[in-house]
Amino acid sequence: MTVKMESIFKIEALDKETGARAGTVTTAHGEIPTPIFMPVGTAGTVKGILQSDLESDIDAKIILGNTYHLYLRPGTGLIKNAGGIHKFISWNRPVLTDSGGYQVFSLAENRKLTAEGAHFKSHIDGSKHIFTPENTVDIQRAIGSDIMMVLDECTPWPCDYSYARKSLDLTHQWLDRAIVRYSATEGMHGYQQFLFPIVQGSTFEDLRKMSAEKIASCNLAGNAIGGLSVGEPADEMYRIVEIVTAILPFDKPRYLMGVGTPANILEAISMGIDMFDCVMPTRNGRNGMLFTSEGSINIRNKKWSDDLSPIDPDGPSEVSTRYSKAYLRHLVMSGENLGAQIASLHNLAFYLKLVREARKKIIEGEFGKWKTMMVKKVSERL
RNA sequence: GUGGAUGUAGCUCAGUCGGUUAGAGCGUCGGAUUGUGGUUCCGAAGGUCGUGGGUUCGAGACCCAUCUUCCACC
Repeated sequence: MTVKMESIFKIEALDKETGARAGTVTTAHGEIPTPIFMPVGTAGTVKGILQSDLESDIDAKIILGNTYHLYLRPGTGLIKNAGGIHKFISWNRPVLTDSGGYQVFSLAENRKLTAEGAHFKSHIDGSKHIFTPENTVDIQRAIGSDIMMVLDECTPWPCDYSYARKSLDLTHQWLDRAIVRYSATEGMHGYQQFLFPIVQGSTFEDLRKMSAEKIASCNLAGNAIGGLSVGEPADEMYRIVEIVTAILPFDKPRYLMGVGTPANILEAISMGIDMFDCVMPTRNGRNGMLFTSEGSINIRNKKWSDDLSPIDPDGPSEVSTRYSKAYLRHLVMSGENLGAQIASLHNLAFYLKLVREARKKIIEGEFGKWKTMMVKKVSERL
């Protein structure tokens, strides 16, 4: 299945020693400079963060929403009636929605896959539902995300070859059906939406190549790599990313789903990945893990109890220099909501600053050296 | 003074008819977390069972004494 698709991506700079690129993705709700990190806002909220802070302090250029969660609660109808997700949550910048493919994987006990789609039970009330390639496009049309994802199966790791092969066939069949529905419909809130397909194939080189070629042939506006960062060693992930990026179209944005640590992101940028999302800055932040310019810290450790120095002197966020480690530790240890909020704000700002700097270094032609230095720094454990 | 109650981990408390290496929650300490079912999960440290005797094969538990704290009554 191939569609005619105008380009939404412009490459502005290439790093000579690596495959890193700096570009711009254009959507109805604004331009996204790449490489970019997209904060995860599963249920129409980046947990603990005001939209105003996402805009001004963190300067997030695009956030994620999740079809699975939004469909179950508050329900597709309400979001449609509100005029789409942007109006509903008061966020005027781009939104990408995941299709629910990952939930099909993470809610494995409650699901059954058939050729038709993914049958699952709601984690909220146990009610039965089915996601199909078609209805997940319809739901995302109603939600009004700028970038929609196709329904896929994210295989677990480890995964035996025969299962991965079978799963990949299903994912590819679903892809064709999603494109048919996508081509037959249009944005219902007065602007254009784009659909990204997803490369699968577990950690098998031939399956990944096959999948990447299939995805490339679809000629959609951008392409994603899924099924990674599910427990495999980082080297395995990098190996697969290199295999896949060699095949995916050069002139379209590449989105590595669910990745990752700051070091993962820097390495993947050097392999030509443009877009990332991950729960790590928010989830780990809520649990007291801070990413700083000097390395990561567990703010709950006693050694920070009397440390009145700033959370991160490098100050990616306003909160990073305003509040001390000792105060943040006190808040986190006390279970205060503000602790989770400050940690999430800081971590997200750290991630966004990291990709902004990466972009700057790519444009300045100094990415390679900088990346090596930064990977070392951010991998430190303080 | 008399009577009653109480004493077990840092805190609040379980601990059956006397029976294996005395437990829990909270707290403390450490770890995990990768397209969010996460205020989550995992692990560790921490005890002379107030003290001293006694009974018993065996006592946190039963008996005696003593101390602590609390209550009631003189």
